[in-house]
Amino acid sequence: MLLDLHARIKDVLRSTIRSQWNIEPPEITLSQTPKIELGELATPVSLALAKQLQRAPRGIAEELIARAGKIEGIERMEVAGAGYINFYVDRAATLRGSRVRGFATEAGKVIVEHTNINPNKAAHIGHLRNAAIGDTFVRILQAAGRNVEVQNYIDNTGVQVADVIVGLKHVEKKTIEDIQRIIKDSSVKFDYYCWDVYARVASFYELEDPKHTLRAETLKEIEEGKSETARMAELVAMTIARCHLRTMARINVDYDLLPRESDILHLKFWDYAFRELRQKDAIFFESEGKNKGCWVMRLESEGHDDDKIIVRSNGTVTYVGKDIAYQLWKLGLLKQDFRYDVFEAQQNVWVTTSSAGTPNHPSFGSGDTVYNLIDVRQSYLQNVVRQGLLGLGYEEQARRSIHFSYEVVALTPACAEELGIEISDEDRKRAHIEVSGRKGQGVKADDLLDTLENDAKQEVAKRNPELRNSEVAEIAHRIAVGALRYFLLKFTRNAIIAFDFREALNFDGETGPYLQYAAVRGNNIINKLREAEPDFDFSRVHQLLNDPKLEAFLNESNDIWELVYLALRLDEIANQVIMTLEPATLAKYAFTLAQRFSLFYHRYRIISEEDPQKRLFYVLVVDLVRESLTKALDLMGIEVPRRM
RNA sequence: GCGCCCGUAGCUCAGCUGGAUAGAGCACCGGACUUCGAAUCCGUAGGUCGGGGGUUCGACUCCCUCCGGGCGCGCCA
Repeated sequence: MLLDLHARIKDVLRSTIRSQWNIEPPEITLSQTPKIELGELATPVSLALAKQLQRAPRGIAEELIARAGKIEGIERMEVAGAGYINFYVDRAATLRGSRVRGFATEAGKVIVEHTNINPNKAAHIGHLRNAAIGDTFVRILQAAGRNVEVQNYIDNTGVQVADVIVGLKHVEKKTIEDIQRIIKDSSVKFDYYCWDVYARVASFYELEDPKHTLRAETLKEIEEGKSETARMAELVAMTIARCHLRTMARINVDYDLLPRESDILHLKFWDYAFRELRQKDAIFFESEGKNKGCWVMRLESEGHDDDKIIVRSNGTVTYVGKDIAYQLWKLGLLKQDFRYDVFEAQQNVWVTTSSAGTPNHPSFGSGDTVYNLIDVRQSYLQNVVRQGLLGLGYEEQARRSIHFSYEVVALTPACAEELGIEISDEDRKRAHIEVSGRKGQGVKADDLLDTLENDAKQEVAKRNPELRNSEVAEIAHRIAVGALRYFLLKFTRNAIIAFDFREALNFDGETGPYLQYAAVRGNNIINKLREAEPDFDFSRVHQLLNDPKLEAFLNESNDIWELVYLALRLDEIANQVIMTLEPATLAKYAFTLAQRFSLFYHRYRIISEEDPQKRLFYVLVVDLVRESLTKALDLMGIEVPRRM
């Protein structure tokens, strides 16, 4: 593995620097060379040492090379430029070594919490970004051998659910029986129906209930459970949660557990957290001032203006309070557990419950590291939760409870207008505008997926007139998912995505289908070869790995080696994603790999190559690259179609 | 007011913990299908990295400051 090679190089350099000059070595960085002709890896460490040693960097580099001796996997080292040390790897050995897979598995359970959509209306593109990033991160952690648990928190007792219930009861005048009928009606998408109801509630409040007393009453009823309103909320929230899971399943996202806020309330998780917070003086009771009667948390800054209310004067707990209790449970610091039931047997999804539950359930919670995928607008609240953990004295756990933040998906002004949203002249000049889900604005996830699938179907049918409809649909589905997931992943986390249909529906250039196309081509070559020569012995391709000729082939051309070397870097890139929490790195890597492969594809004839040994070598290259590309796509939740 | 983020080619974005000549895609223009499939490939053009200071052998990257833009700061989540 390349990561092992990196570690070896750093070790040797460190010990050489120590023994040679008797100093503590600086942080050693390895970077890619600008051109493969200059070797594969480089370090500017001599430049860093130059000042300390009062010597010219090139001289230091020469001395380091002379004293370092032989490094396993490195063929030679050279001084270059201002004083870089360039490493030329032993190409054949590196390739052979890469066949031995497996990370040094880090012990400890990782919990990734993502998606977390309020269960009161259909999912939109912003939710898709959250799920795509979260699920990709999960896949990478799993590939790295980590024990991962995926949680999708269901805020079924929050204000947003209360609002849609107000809409159903007081605007639409629906009873629980009416709602049951609507849910059963297969011509109605229930999450879409609620999307519209929710949009109507805003104006209802404005006209009929400006003080939101109905909201407060409804919220209280929902929190207490038992009542007809509570049962209606339960029905609505869980039905919509089911819709969300179905939407996410379309883009290959799934979960292990759905923790529900109602269970945090009913099982009294908060009571324990509250006791702890009071005992350790992490929160204070306010007996005067604007926060009179509340329990508040004092944040870093001096005055009381920044105090955050945790328990309201009427005794109810804010979201932050409930989240602190939930975080404690996730970190295994709460002396209580949920009860559990199977939610979807087929996909093996579990849900928390306050009733008896199922005795033989897997063990949930108690993560050593917890990642919370929440958009950047909630940084302030996440920080309050963190302060809560610190206030309880859990410094180490606070460090391992990580806010994995990302920017939102906005719309381009043009896109907003296409959707019929009225925008001002000022907005029209902006790069992007955030639209209000409360007003029913935005792009629904299922609508976008439907559009993508239809577009893809047309393209597939056009190119493959002989395919049956069911096959066209299957391929189009994979292409749609590829286009969507790649589109959501290629932007770095803190870039705001200005959504635009033209760009999102594009299948050319830096897109998911481009990557899929490259993989399909690789597969086609192998398939064609099987077809043309049924008795072609593929074991000979892998035997080539141990053939002395391999070295000659790899050294013969830098362009092929560059492609092979890039394919070998997947593990290194995956590791980088884990360290930096930046899945876009993987997306960019996969794109570059596909690009290089396409170039190779055009430059070399594989099946018609006349030299039989060279042909074997080319087949080996194709096999290596398609394996790496397919794996990279899989880590992004993208499947390779049979053909395109 | 305080805090966080952003400003790189016409547009949308990369640029790893400071390192070698700042890179892609789209759009534009010009080429390549009788070949393993052109959802592809090749080429041309396009940048005072928002401005100004500073640190450094070296700054798109770090610090300060200014300008422009976004977001957050609720007894909502």
